[in-house]
Amino acid sequence: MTENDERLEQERAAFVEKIGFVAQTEGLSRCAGRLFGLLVFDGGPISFGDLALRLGASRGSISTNARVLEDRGLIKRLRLPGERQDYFRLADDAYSSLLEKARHRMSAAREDIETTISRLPPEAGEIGERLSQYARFYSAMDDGLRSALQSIAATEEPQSRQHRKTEA
Amino acid sequence: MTENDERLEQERAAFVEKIGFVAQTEGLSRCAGRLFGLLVFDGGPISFGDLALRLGASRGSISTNARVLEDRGLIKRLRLPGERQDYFRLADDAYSSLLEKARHRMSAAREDIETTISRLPPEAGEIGERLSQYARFYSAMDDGLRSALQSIAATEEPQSRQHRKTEA
DNA sequence: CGTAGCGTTCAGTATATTCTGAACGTATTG
DNA sequence: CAATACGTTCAGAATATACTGAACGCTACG
Repeated sequence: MTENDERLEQERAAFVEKIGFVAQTEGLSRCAGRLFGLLVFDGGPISFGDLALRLGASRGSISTNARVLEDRGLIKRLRLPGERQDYFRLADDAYSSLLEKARHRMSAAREDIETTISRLPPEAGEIGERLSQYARFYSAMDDGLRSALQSIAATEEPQSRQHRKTEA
Repeated sequence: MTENDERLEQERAAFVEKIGFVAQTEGLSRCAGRLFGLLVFDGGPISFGDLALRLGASRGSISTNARVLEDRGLIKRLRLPGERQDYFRLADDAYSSLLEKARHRMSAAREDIETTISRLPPEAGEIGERLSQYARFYSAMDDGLRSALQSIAATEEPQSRQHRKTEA
């Protein structure tokens, strides 16, 4: 039993670090990734103070990074009536939010490129061709992520979706 | 005519900077992004020296970043018989390479998570559930990117694909 | 209404990343 | 074979990014 707990502790630590590393791919800081990783692993509400303690980070870092994750819709902040501390848990639709964010980046890039195309002088045919191909790339990414989003949304929060805005 | 050239010059500069910025999303340095942007815009072979000149970067930077882009399959290096300098052009399958790279990251993340799951002690049911959902997210991303890849590969290098390995 | 616990903010520090420029090896030219 | 032009490499400088810790404001409790 204690042996299992030790094992669990070890895997949790490894996982947290791993996600901390992967997070940099998503444009998050290492600390934000570790925070997210801990909440993926343990799920349930964890208090602000516990986060600082268990991640070995300053309260300033926790504050900043928790807000970033909150703003991106990856975690939820709970302010319980009887409790002084804030609590955090994984958002029900965390992965949908990640995908929506990624899609938005793709769309923005595509639009940027198309704006450039529209500003080209008329004789720049080849350039327009190449830029169009580049725009098509982002378009394809966007489409691909849309289907990923559908696939994930089906498995996330199977109960209902209407709480999303009113919950906070 | 000169007016158009000026316009073109201006749009090129803006585009190069924009891609330099976007590149950080793909895990590239700003300089690599600008280099890529210039080659997307102008396409045709540009010499090593011209790149340094037109991007206002040191030859050391060009060397390092061109190699990175080359290794990722985004650009091609041409060593012309009569020429002292190396030349670079956009790779025919640049966008496919980008997508393959992205897919690989997704697969790797998914496998990492599944490794963690397999190491969990038996009683950690909830944790396994949450990690599985996270793995499913990367799986969906991978699938989405696969369909994007198919879509893009159809428009890229319509002639043939068999030169890819033997060309260099 | 004072006090204590909490989250936020920001200036300063630490760290990681990127760029530069000079030294070097190589190959091509005359 | 000497000279030149080129690309690479790496130590150091410059820059960007992340983290810390203390000061602050706010709220809830006694």
